[in-house]
Order: sequence, then structure tokens, then C-alpha cells
Amino acid sequence: MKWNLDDSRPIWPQLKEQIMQAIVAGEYPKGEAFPTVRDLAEDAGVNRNTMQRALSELENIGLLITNRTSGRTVTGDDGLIVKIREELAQANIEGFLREMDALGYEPAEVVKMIERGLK
Amino acid sequence: MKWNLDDSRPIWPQLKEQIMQAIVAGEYPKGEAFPTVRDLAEDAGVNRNTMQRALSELENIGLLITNRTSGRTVTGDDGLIVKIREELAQANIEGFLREMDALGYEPAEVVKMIERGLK
DNA sequence: ATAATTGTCCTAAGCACCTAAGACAAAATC
DNA sequence: GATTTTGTCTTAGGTGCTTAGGACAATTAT
Repeated sequence: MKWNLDDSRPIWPQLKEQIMQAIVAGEYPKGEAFPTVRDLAEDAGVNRNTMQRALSELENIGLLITNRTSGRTVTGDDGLIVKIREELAQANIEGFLREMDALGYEPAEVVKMIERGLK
Repeated sequence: MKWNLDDSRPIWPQLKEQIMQAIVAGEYPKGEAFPTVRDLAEDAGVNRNTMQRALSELENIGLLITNRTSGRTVTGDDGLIVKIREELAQANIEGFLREMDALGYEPAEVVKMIERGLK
């Protein structure tokens, strides 16, 4: 997958977020096999331990399931995937609107700018 | 002013961003006096040096002007303030749309969700 | 059976960030 | 003239993040 990492904050939350996005967007289909830690780390250009930290968080959430020695699989729980997708979208929307408000933009203005930015 | 700091990333960029927002939103009027480093640091609950790092960046950008021993003032350059306000808004919009796309939302859907989130 | 794979744990080192506190020159204030 | 204020610089210490590499048990592959 395509990685977009920067040094403005710790790398492992960025890995976590981008893998979450990839899963809820269907890039890694539910129930199917997931790449190994070592492969993913090499692909992202980070250390094995850094990637593991991201993956173990996704496991706590329930998005990934670990089978000790035969790798990981994406959860088969579609309800969970949909729920997380909506939560991420909601948080993104709220953060966006909060910052536009902090910059002094009126709601009506925000809608216009979004429509303009989409075409 | 109201501070909103978390430990997800370094504090000084957060201070920088929130002060920028306050200035472009008019909370600190252009050309007028700006609080001292020590006062601002105490208000935000951070160390003097951390606040200074944020302020020196705003000085490099040109938003603040330092008068060695008589404190700082907000720039009187209204064009600069407007320009920075628009750049921040633009970056915010692009980041928002990029993430919604990464989550697999269609543009039309995004507009609807924004309109819903605003009322 | 042997070798490779996989997730996981561990130690060590380097680095940036943050706090704390002392110090200084220059200007403002009294 | 003496004191305070202001921005700035400096040193020191603690913490979390990241890399690097070694190690292990359990499973898979050959």
C-alpha cells in the first residue's frame, strides 16, 4: 500500500491510522490474510518494532486477528468495520469544522469552499 | 486565550498553530501589543522556552514583530494576515478531503455530511 | 527431520522534545 | 539612579520515539 509518513508526530500512530483507513476502505478485504509485520515494515520503510506497535493496537481494537505463527487476518466482523469507518469520518468532519471556525469562517462559507474544492 | 494542547505531537507547533489561528481570526488585532512570553507561557501552562520557540517561528513568518525590550506587537500588514488565513483554510480543506477520500467516501456524500454537520 | 517463517520480547543507542532554572543586555518604570 | 521588565541564551535532566539487532517458541514448508 501507499504510505504517507512525516516527522511531525510519532510514526506508529500514523501507521495505525493509515492501515485503519486501508481496511475500512476495503483495500484489505475482511476475513482475508494480512501481510506479515516484517513485510509491512519493509514496505513502509520503518523498523519492525515500530510496525508491530501499530499492528498490536489494531488488534486491540479488533480489526486484526493474530494467529501466532501463521500470520494475521483482517476481521470478518463487517459491523465493526462499518462502525470504525463512520467514527473516523465523524472525527474528521468535526476536526475540520472546528478549525474552520477557529479561522473565523462562517458555516455558509465553508460549504461553498468545500463544493469548490471538489470539482 | 483558550488553549487546546495534547501529547499526540510536540507542543510548540500546537502553540504556533493556535496563536496563528487567533491572530488571523482577529482575536489579537493587527498592529496592537501582544502578551509577553512569560505571560503567555504561564497562561498556556508550558515552559517559557517552549512558548518562545512558537513565538520565534511566528516572527520568522512575519506575523509578530519583536521590540527587544518592550515586548511584541502583531503585524500591521493586513495582506499578510489575509494570505495566511487563506493558506491555513486551504490546507485544512485539502487535508479533510484527502482523508474522506482515503476512507472511501464519494464527493457527493462528503457535501451532504458537511451540510448535516453544520446545522 | 530439517530449515524457514511468524509473532513477540529484549537490550542498547541516538535523537528530539519538554521542563527547570540561571544568567545577561537593553529598555522601561519608578 | 535603582529596580523591574523583556527577549534571549545557556546548561542540565528526564521522557518517549525510533532504529538496530539478537533471541525464542510454535507453526509451516521443504
